[in-house]
Amino acid sequence: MTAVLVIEDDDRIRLALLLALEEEGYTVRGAATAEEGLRSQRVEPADNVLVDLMLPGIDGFECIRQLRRDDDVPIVVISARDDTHDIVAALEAGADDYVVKPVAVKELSARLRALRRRGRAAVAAVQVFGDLEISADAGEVRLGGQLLSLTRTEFRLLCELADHAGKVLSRQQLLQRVWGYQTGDERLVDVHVGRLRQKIETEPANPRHLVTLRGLGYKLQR
Amino acid sequence: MTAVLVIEDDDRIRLALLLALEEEGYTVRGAATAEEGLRSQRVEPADNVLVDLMLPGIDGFECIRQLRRDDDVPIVVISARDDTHDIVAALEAGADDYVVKPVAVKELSARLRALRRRGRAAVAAVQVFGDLEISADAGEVRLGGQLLSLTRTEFRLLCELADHAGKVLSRQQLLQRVWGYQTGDERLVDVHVGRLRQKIETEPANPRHLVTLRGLGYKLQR
DNA sequence: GGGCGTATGACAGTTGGGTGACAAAAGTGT
DNA sequence: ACACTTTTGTCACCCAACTGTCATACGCCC
Repeated sequence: MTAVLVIEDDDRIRLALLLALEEEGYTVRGAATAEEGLRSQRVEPADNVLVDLMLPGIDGFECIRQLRRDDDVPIVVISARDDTHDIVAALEAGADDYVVKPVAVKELSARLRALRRRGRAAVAAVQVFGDLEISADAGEVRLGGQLLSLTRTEFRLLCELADHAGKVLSRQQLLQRVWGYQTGDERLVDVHVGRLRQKIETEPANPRHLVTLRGLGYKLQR
Repeated sequence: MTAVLVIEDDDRIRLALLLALEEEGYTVRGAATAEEGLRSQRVEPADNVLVDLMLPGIDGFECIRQLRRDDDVPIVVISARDDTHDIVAALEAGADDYVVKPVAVKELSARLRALRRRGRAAVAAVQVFGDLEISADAGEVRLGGQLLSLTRTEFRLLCELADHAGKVLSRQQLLQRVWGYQTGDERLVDVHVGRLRQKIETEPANPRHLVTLRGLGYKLQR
């Protein structure tokens, strides 16, 4: 069962949303202010949070920031008008998606589903690949619980690959994203991948996570 | 003949893209600003539009919105880094797909084709042909859930066929699209189709997916 | 059955990628 | 500023995997 928290000050809209979401099969709870919403989320975290941007007291942006500080819950913004500035700012504050009022519940529901499916995994605090754990924020990587010491380049490379878990990244793409080179010797990537493998693979000769796709590039998989 | 409009402010990138697309058989036109691009599209609409997100003056998002207002043309976003926010925002603004720089022209071309065929529906990550699953992003192909290991050529060949599911492709066309050869020995295609069949068909002798049309070419079917 | 188009196995040349060595560069502490 | 350590990028070499060609075998269609 999926729980949704709706933070919205307008009673009518909040109630309408809660009823509609309940109808869709969600467990719902509501909050009329950011403070109330944050408290609610701290006490009993929901799986999705909907936040109106225009709130009395602590506003929506700050609310998003605080929610995001504690938690990786998917946040969907409800915005009054579709003002690009507001939306960009909200996404920058850490929101994952937004809908514009008046809210079509079917659409909202679809987005919640999509968000949950897509998951915030890509930007989650700790990414897990079997016995490999990467916590980008803390700058730590563990293999079977054992803390590894990676160089900066290795770490960036790993993060880049982890951010695209399961997708192939070409040497070209890695050169650009990790090194910022527009052009350069692709063999550089090979060497660093090799070094990274020595550290993150229990058996570097046949890697289980950081795999090569001949002619395509590299991929990090679970 | 398919016309593509590229709206990108960086001269080098724009020119490179235009040349590459021309090479692929598209009619191309370029624009360095959103204004110029919008005007061009109004005067002489292209069949696909590529838009960079970072543009001087009117930015990419606004440009997409305005393009979408007048027209149903498929829009592909070119984004510098793959920042989830940017991409979500671009898709919200009305883009249909996106590619991340540095752009692999083959990939781009495939997406354009796919977009045109599917007509503005998002490009599926995984294509399914009965018990055969192709995930281009992950560089993975599965037969009955079992992961196959294809060579680069086999993979490209398969993708090319999959992008034209159900349509016959002549050896000539395949030579050109997969190998980039303007001319060459068509037997080469046979050999690789054969090798591919050994891997993707449960019964290579009478193929169910990758079928030969005597005198015409090959076809991948569901 | 004959002829043409297609499948396939073998082979040699080529390519792509892993790796260790090394020098330059960056970082660190005194 | 200096000496020392760590990290980074380049290079050369090697091997496994892949590619393209060819010869031969097969099978469809008239």
